[in-house]
Amino acid sequence: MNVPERDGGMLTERFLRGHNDVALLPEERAVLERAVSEVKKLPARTTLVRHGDALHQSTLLVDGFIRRSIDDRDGQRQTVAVQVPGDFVDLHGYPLKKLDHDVVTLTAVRVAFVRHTDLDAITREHPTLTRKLWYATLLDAAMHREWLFRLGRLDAIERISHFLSETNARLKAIGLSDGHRFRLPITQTDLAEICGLTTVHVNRVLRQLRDDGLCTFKSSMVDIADPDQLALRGQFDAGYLHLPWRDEPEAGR
Amino acid sequence: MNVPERDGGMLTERFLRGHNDVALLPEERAVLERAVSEVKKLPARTTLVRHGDALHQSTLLVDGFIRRSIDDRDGQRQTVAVQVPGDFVDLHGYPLKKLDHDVVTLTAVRVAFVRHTDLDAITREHPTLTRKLWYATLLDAAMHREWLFRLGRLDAIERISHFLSETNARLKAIGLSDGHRFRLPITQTDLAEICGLTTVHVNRVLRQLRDDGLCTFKSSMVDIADPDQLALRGQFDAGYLHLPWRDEPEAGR
DNA sequence: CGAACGTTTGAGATGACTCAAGCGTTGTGG
DNA sequence: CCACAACGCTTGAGTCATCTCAAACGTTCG
Repeated sequence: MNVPERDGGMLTERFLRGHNDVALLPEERAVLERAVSEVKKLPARTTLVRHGDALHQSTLLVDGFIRRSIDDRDGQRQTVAVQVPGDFVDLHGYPLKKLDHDVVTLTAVRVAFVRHTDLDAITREHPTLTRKLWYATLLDAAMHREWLFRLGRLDAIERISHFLSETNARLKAIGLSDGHRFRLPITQTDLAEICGLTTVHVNRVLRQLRDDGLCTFKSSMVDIADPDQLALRGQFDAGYLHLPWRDEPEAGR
Repeated sequence: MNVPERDGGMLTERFLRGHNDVALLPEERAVLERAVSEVKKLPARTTLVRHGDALHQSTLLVDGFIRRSIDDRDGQRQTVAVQVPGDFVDLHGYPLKKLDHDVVTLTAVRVAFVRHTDLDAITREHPTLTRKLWYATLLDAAMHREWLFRLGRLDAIERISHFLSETNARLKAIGLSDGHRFRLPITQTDLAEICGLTTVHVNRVLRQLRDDGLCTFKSSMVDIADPDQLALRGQFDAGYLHLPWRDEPEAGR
């Protein structure tokens, strides 16, 4: 195994950060760091994995944003997940051996690869670390379910409010949002593909959110005036993210 | 551990059936069977798990249908998964320790419970079986993603065609569909909650499917005249189910 | 400076929704 | 065994959220 370039800081630093009940032990983190076989920088809009490809490694996102998406036969696209730094992007591909969707960078990224053979060794030798990796994939699944709720039951303004609230919470957990403002370098078309809307309608909804004083989305920055208000608008309840704050279920949903 | 009643056949018989690459070895199946602490029959419309509950066991569905769903603050409901016999309904709750959704029987069911402490033992002592359990939860996640595509990008008639095609494929794998006809004892309201539509509209779409000669849904029986045609209508491609037939990715999506 | 890309706005079309009512089926208790 | 209540299915009429098509404008980058 070659020694990957590592410019400062640990690669896995943000992996499961904020998830206190499954925080990695120092030795587990060391095991994972050692399992990284390669580190790469890639430009925006690069396809990492195409659906159906046979996979032999999994990708940890160190910096930048990645989307996972499904295209229909007419080229319409539905994004099924947005990955932020610290996410193990295609760990699903380890037990499944192939993906049902594409993995594409939204921005320039830094990624770390872990070979499946090294994951095999981890599952043999480190049952608790294995359960934490499993947990990470199930967090993804929990987000999928919340997205299903979003697409199935919320209208356009609620969907966007919900997505921005979720992204704010996730980025806050890894130190990339102060709770009100964060960088999100994606286009309105990306937002449309996430929320199951057209670009035109996303544009109108963003104007309404601006007019209502709820939040602004301009030059890749999201500004949320009142996060609680926005969350209310989007029926967002952070429980499913399993983050430390506001984690007790309440009366409502 | 008490000896659970087992009226004929193995409880785990249908678990991962049809998933040849991860078929359970006889000894793994025995381990899983022995891990069952209790078997229960429950009537239709029984809530097994409420969102936020602390979980100490997971549920294997032996017979019947179960839904997993999220309710919004006005009581609107989005079903995020339908479980069929052989599914490990809330295995997600094992690493996560609580669920973000409700688990409710759609029909009368027979379920088998496995305590989390016994799953702990399995993860310690049986790494390959553990990976297969992990795999089972990731199949769920793959279905979640396909459902996201369905809700985000398909219109009403396509959504229902897609759902019925998916259900046909899943039931065929466990011997509950002959490829054209199967029992699906749910209401049009259930279908609406699955497809993100209203009951009224589901009714109209079902009539159109009938008029178009694609399929009928009457007295809990689904009859698909031409499965390929229906799949085409719903942009359904079984790849994401990881079943043995029609598993090669093709030119389209 | 021009091309490519992303954002914004308008006008008109439409798929799905809401509200409302009638009908069919099933199960239950008098 | 009939009557009625509860539930699910069906249909109609009118409304509305979102889409489609089209065009103009702003920004970035080579």
